[in-house]
Amino acid sequence: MYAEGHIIHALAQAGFRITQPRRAVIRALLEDEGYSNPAEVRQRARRYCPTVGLVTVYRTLDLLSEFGFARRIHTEEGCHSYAAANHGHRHSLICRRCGTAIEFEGCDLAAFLARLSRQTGYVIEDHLLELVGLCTPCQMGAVGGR
Amino acid sequence: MYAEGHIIHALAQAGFRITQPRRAVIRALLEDEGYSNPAEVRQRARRYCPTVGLVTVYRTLDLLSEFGFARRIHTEEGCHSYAAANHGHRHSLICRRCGTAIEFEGCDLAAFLARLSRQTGYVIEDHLLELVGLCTPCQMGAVGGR
DNA sequence: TTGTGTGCAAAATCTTTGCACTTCG
DNA sequence: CGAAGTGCAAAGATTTTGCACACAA
Repeated sequence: MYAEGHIIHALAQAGFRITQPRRAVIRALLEDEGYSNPAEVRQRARRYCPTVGLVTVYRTLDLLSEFGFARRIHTEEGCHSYAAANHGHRHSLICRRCGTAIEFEGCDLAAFLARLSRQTGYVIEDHLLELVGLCTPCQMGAVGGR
Repeated sequence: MYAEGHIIHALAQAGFRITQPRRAVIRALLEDEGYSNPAEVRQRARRYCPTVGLVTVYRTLDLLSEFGFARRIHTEEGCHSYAAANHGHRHSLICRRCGTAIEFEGCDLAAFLARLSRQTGYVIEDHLLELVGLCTPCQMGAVGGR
């Protein structure tokens, strides 16, 4: 997971201002174990910047996505949930019960993609891989969830 | 790809009525080489049933998804595009230029998923895999696209 | 000081719901 | 004939935009 300082620094380097609302959204995202939609991010962000508006949350999440600090999570419910991103990896393993979203590395697809490319003639440039299951606590029958 | 007759039969078996609007949506979906959002599906469906409403398209696409005859495509633009589904496989290879969406089989993830499951403790129940690239014609520089 | 960033309110989309009418079986 | 299905219009929900003001740098 990227540290808050690292993110702040990267944004500043690129000429973006480090404002209270942006800080608040970044913190809200980093402290989130799972994934959240903009409204949920805003609610958490308000602990750090009580006046932050939804619009700013949308804009900031967009910005963070462009930098690779946030990743969009695609669920049955929609395409506008976000989770904090790890260094360069974009694959998520999501618990369908509690919503915890972890990332994993090395998706092992290279050989498969090469073969598929040969078979189809497509040049494969990108992939979206999301796994859904149950995390250990939820397998034990913990109560709650999304 | 499922044939129109097969889909009709399956719906009828399950007690759903075979109406003109439903037929029209099914045809629109089947003749679609790529993927389409509800508005686009409706436009094509109107060739077969000029009065079909957007609402019915939404409802029918939902229904077809439940039966596995349509699959939802997750794009940057949204989560409500659909493509016709092949027998049981849910993985898409999408051309980012012309939008052609083909399905592929055997996603080869079993070994990888087993290892990941061992490492993380998650029971992995489902996965979403979408590949994006360029199809052969579009590599040649064909004009157009989404 | 200056122009990027913000929040509000409004607009634009997109999706779902309520309801009387239609139509399949 | 009767219930499932439809289309319209309206409601809801979500996301984007316009604009005057605030505040990092």
